[in-house]
Amino acid sequence: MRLSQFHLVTVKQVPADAEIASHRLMLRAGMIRKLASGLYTWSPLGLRVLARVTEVVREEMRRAGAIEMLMPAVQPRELWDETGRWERFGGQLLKLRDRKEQEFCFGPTHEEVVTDFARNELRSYRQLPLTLFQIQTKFRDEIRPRFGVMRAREFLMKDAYSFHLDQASLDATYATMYQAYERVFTRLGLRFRAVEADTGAIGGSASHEFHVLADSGEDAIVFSDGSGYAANMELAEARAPEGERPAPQAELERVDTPTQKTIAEVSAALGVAPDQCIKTLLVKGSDGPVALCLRGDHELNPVKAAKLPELGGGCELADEAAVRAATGAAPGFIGPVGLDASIPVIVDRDAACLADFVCGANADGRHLRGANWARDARIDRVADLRMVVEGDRAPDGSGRLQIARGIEVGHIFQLGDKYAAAMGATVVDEEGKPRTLLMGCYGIGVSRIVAAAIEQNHDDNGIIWPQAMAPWSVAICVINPKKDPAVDAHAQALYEALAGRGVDVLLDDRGLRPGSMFADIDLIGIPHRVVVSPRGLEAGTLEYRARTDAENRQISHEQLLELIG
RNA sequence: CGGGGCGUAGCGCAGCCUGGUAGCGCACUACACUGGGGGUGUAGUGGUCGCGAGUUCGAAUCUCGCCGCCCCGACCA
Repeated sequence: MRLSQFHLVTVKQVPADAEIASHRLMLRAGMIRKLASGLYTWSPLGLRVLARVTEVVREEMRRAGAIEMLMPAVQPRELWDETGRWERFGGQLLKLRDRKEQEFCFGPTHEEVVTDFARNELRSYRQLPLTLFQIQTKFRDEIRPRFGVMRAREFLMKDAYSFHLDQASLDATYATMYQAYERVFTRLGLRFRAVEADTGAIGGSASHEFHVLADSGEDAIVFSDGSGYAANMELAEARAPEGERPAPQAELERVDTPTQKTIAEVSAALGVAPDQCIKTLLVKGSDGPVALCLRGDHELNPVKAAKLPELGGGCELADEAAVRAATGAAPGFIGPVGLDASIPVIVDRDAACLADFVCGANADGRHLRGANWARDARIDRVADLRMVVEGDRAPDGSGRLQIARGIEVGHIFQLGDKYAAAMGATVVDEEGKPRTLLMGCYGIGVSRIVAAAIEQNHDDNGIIWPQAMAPWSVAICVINPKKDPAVDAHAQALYEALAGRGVDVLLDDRGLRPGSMFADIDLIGIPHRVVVSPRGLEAGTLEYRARTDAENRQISHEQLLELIG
């Protein structure tokens, strides 16, 4: 490509609200332009990069045996009513009406449509297993779009769905897709980590998320330094504490804490470490309030709590009035001692190991010290309720847990029969009996990958594309071509030679001053740069610099071909 | 949705408090000089100051309403 024939518009200044590196650099490089909140135009340059990613994804899907198709972005309400998700999906579902007032949504995902396709197309187990995928624009009406295309409302996604007769087949395809995902992110040159994930709203059994590691990532991921154990924050577990709870030593004592409501305030006022305090949270249960007790230095994991039978699938804190009605005290002064028998007391595993602890007294301005389980307070259930913290023992006992930041770029699920059962998708088995399909689904945030790659690969001068994502492999910069026809001719010849060998080469023939030209080429992250100039022409060498290099090198034509081959 | 903030040229901003008919930098156009890390000069183009009402002789500026956008908290590829 001759850059003078392309449309490249770079800018020095970007809106002040572009906060993270990838958003700023994508705007500066002119890859994207915002149309409205969460909606972005991909410029010719941006699209070239996006196309690189889609090609890698497509190739690896094919290698994994998946077959490409394309479903409508706009989907009828009736399908979503069949699975109950028209209501349950929530505000992220963009609902539309046509001229006949019929209701549709703009697809945020395609389980309903693909399951409908499957129940119409698939008759016999002999058609299984089958994996279908598409690469398509999705829309999710995010509460707060931010960081450019990292969290846009409209985004490009690869979604794949597999269909099976039995669990063994689903397991096999799931494993194949897991490997395909590893190949995709490896080929794209990203540092990533696969973690076990909660199955969340979509439901199902097994699930893994793939995270690109970056400090600006919105997700916390947890992994063991002693084994392959890795999970996202919602799911991560620490090894259960071992050993017996110490016997009570202290007398139960009421103390005044007139204004101290938080663990930090209470522990400072009483001179007691936070890990010797009990934090009590009152949440809404299916039959009235439920008390959850954690060690003061730990945080509640609402996803774990929501799985408690007492909570009925959700985890919502009781409001202040409900807390007062149930305990007689304001939030900040409540505790497990002397709670009404109707309130289940569910205690985190670590909190259950404490003796002689501090907790709220269920009276405003009062706490208790020297409190003990069994002697003073009842435990109805011990459960894992907390977020892990760095340094916790890994659940497999292999080592200590570490926490890193990640950007979720892929997510795979075993859906089981959730959708197939709801929508009546069956095939006949070997005995001619109808069997409900089992399904898996597998998503990759294609447009998000572009942003994530920049988060991981940039410097003060701009983007540093991994080879597989670069819009061009090599840029030829021509110094002052109008002054010296020989330089111009040499650059043209080099361009033809490289292009003829199938190298994706960009010739910067815009005639800019060198400074502006180099700044642009660095900004848009081309991996290799060759400068053609009067100097080099005289010396008979080419001036080469990789985007990651600090210095130029004088090399021969043959050496160049080797470097960029 | 709750809390905070911002809408003035394509982008980044000043002007608003104290009302008098809009300015700076970048970008863009033309010409000249210049030519190895975002050059210099000269001359230009470009704005219903988010929208609508109100107050006033007069509103970017004051008042009210609406809209949009952004930041901080609960969801997800």
